[in-house]
Amino acid sequence: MYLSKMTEPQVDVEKRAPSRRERVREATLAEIKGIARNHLVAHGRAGVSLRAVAREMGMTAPGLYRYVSGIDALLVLVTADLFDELADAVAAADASVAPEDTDLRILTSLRAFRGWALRHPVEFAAMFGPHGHPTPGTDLTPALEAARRFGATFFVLFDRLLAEGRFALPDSGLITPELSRELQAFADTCGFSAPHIPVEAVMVLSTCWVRLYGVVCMEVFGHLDFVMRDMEPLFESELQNLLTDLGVRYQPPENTASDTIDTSE
Amino acid sequence: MYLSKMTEPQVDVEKRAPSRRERVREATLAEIKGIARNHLVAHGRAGVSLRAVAREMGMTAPGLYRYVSGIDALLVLVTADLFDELADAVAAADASVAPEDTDLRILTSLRAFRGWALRHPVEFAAMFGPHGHPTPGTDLTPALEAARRFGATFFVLFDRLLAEGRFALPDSGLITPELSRELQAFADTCGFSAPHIPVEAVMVLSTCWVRLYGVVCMEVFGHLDFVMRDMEPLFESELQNLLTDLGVRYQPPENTASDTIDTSE
DNA sequence: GCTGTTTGCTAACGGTGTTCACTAAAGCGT
DNA sequence: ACGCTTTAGTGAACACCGTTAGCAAACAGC
Repeated sequence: MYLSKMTEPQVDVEKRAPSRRERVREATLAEIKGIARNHLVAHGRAGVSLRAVAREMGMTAPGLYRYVSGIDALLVLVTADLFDELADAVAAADASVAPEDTDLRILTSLRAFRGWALRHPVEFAAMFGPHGHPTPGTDLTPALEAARRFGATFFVLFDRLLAEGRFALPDSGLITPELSRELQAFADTCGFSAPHIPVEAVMVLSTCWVRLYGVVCMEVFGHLDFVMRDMEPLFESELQNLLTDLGVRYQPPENTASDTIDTSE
Repeated sequence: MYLSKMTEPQVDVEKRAPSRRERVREATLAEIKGIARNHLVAHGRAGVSLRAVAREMGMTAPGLYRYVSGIDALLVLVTADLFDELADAVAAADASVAPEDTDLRILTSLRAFRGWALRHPVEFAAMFGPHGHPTPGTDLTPALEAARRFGATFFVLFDRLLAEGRFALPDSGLITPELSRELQAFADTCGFSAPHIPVEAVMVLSTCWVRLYGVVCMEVFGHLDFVMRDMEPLFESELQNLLTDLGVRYQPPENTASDTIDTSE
């Protein structure tokens, strides 16, 4: 295992005795985020309003300020939850196949990513779309940390792939010194750096991620809606290219219609 | 030239005598869109308000309803203008190199696309980002048509590439019948269909566009900001891969700093 | 039971999109 | 040049929104 430890939540301060008060507080905060999320999917990002959320839970808007520092902060918290949810969905799909079949695990995970995105387009947009002008004061760390946790989901698979020596590393001559520096920074920030992970591998990972991101974004944002009704063939084609470059065995999806296991909701 | 005619604006009804009244009307509409665009770049998409626009031009908000059917429609119009502007920028860059040097033209155009996107991130988000819940009644056709015009900018280059037989068409066995149908629909809608353009070529075009879209979106939306400061090396690397697949000669950018010619603004 | 903290409320300010009724002006036909 | 029609633009109003300030009730710990 090359990865530096990333999946340890209990490094925090001791959390003994949630102290009834904290418990109910946590509960209402969860309710707030839940309702906000419903409004998000129902009326879009702009349709989330503190007043509406408060109304729906029998409160008034100013009361919410005891839990959230503003509408922007609320959306950040919701986004963070979404990242966790997406990570869970991918992990669940990953866990649904034989653990030693790396090829199938990769394939399944990537399809699960797309599947979740298609089933939750508005949420996906909030997570991976442009971050409008984020009101300078807003604290983005919750979403960023959740995004990193999500990234880790793929990192461990990629790490496995790397350990199995599936793909040839690209010619290091193609990697300029500055690119190498950027890649190193990327790996460090994500906890994906380890003595035995060369920058060439990080390069491959970045490229693959960007390609996956591109095809899913294109599909979910609907920028080819007016031109192509079903983008699954194109996705599968791109997926095949991707996996081939990674030395992973591709196989067409089984279910012709909607695919990708998802236990949640 | 394989392309069906796409660049003829005068197919419309005869537009003799703009009739003073129509002229001033067009002028104020242009002013409205201009101010809205300024507010867009200054305060983000959510920062565009009819009242603010009206105020800035010495009017009241309801007056704008003589020109625009609502805030959403206004944003659609602005987006349409942006597509035209982007198309012009790319075309200008394309025209700045020797017309017969197809390789350099492609390279220059693609870099111009990224360059414009980086210089106009908010606008790019409005054009290529998620279309939030677009208020069912809104008419998107202006933006869609402008987007098609923009697409044509790249189509003619790709067409040239195809005519020169630069790249090997992918194995037609990889293209399932349904994918073929989708690709055909894509080509038809875009006016990119012609007797001598095989679906395999459309496939290549789509794939390339998705990859370009992915890397530029990733960069402009800033999803790797916290992890990678300068994404130019990654872009150039992906560009190199892309062009290699297309049989186009790659060469590193000349100016180390900001690049891509842009005569506008 | 008293005290300090937490929670939620009301009131208020300034901002928004949008509709409606209305005036004033510009254009046009004769 | 007159009158009529179309258009441009206004003001008031309604229903929302985010956010702040001040205040009352509920709660926790001593």
